[in-house]
Amino acid sequence: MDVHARRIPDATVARLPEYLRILVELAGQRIDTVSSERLAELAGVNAAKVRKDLSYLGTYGTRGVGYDVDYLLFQMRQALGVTQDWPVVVVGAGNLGRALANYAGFSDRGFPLAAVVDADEAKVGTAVGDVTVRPMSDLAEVVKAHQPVIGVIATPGAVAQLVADQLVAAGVTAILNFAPALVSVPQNISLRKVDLALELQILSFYQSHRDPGTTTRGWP
Amino acid sequence: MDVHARRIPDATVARLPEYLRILVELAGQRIDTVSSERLAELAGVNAAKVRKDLSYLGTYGTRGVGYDVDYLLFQMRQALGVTQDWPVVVVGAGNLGRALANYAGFSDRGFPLAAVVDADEAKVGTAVGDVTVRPMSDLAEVVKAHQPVIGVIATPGAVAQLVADQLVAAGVTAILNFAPALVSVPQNISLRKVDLALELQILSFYQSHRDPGTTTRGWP
DNA sequence: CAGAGCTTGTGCACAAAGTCACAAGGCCGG
DNA sequence: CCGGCCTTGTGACTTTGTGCACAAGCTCTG
Repeated sequence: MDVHARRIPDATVARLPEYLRILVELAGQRIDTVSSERLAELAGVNAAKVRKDLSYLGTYGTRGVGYDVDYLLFQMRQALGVTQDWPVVVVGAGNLGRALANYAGFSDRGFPLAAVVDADEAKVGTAVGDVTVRPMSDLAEVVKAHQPVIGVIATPGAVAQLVADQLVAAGVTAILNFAPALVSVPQNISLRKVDLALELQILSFYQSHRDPGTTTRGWP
Repeated sequence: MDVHARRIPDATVARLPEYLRILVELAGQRIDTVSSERLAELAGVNAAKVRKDLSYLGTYGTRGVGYDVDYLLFQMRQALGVTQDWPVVVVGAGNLGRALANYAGFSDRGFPLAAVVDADEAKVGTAVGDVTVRPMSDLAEVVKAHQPVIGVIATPGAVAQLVADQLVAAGVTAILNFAPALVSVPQNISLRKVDLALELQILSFYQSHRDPGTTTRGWP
């Protein structure tokens, strides 16, 4: 396989996990071949886009036939780097942190929970699903034991930057931030942000601007 | 300026809530004026982009001075349609659903919890934070009582489409889907998707591809 | 009241992403 | 084993988003 793969566009990267999810589903249904058209339908995108996206991974399709589900699945996992599990450390044992820790969707898809840590002494020692909340001081140790680890920030926004710094110091190189705050990290650390209220506000925007005549908002 | 406001680009819409969050913070600190430069720094983007984004809302800045925080805050809320609260109905009282229902970040930012419903008889009647889980059959009633409502899908992927259909039938016009599945809704319904595992996979990709020399992952 | 000093608002050029349309090429039936 | 049928892979083009650079315009000082 050509190792020097073209750089994959960000927009494509963001879609790959979706394709992966669909391929897993198809494989589970014992479907062994899929066309870009079908894949596009399942992913809710354009067929040409699917083909272009997949072509960044290499030439894995067969003209006139489609893509071999198992083979594509393998290549996709390879590309995404999810051939092995990535343990996750959740920082913050509040409502969100506990939910994320319990959320089966993580471990099911290759992201087992390594630990939950919290700065609040009162929370340390309490149970969260299968694990017990550990003190922040255990962070470095946990990270070392499971490297490579993904850090998940589930704290109030005010301490998000502090937590991020501690994660980086502990050796975490990928961080998913759920706190509503901007955090900055060194260049070589991967960082993504998910802000739940922000998503609702985006919905609110489109709802308020959708076809002013039919809005349910402000009924007489 | 022109009342029939130009259509606001999607990329800009996605950034507005972030500006809103920052403006709220600034207002809380009794800061009454902010420059595009400062705002850009706080939002982690380019200053020119901030000015262009804000200019879509109208001409609210003062050259040589900057933007009046309170006034911009008001206009921003207006633009986003968050001048009033948007009640939220969470469907699914599993781990994720319960967490979202308890998550203070929603109600704090104008999205109070109207109800939690679940199809599982065993969960109906149990407490989730301040509310009690209600049966799916109450959905239409809840929606009618709080219109307009945002529906949040926090169920397994397998039933996401079914739930979406029920939400639409009950009169919900905006849906936030946390289930790992594609759901389709009529044109006039706003829909957004958040897939937590998907975010981790994106991180995994960038981690696997970041500067091969420094990867902690064991790549040959 | 003029001029210096900022900061906005925007035209323009460029980059990224998305779409279309079609040639290339594998598969199968006759 | 050849010709028709399919579906991929991709070049060309369109649309959307980004960033620079600078004129416009407000404020304050002398």
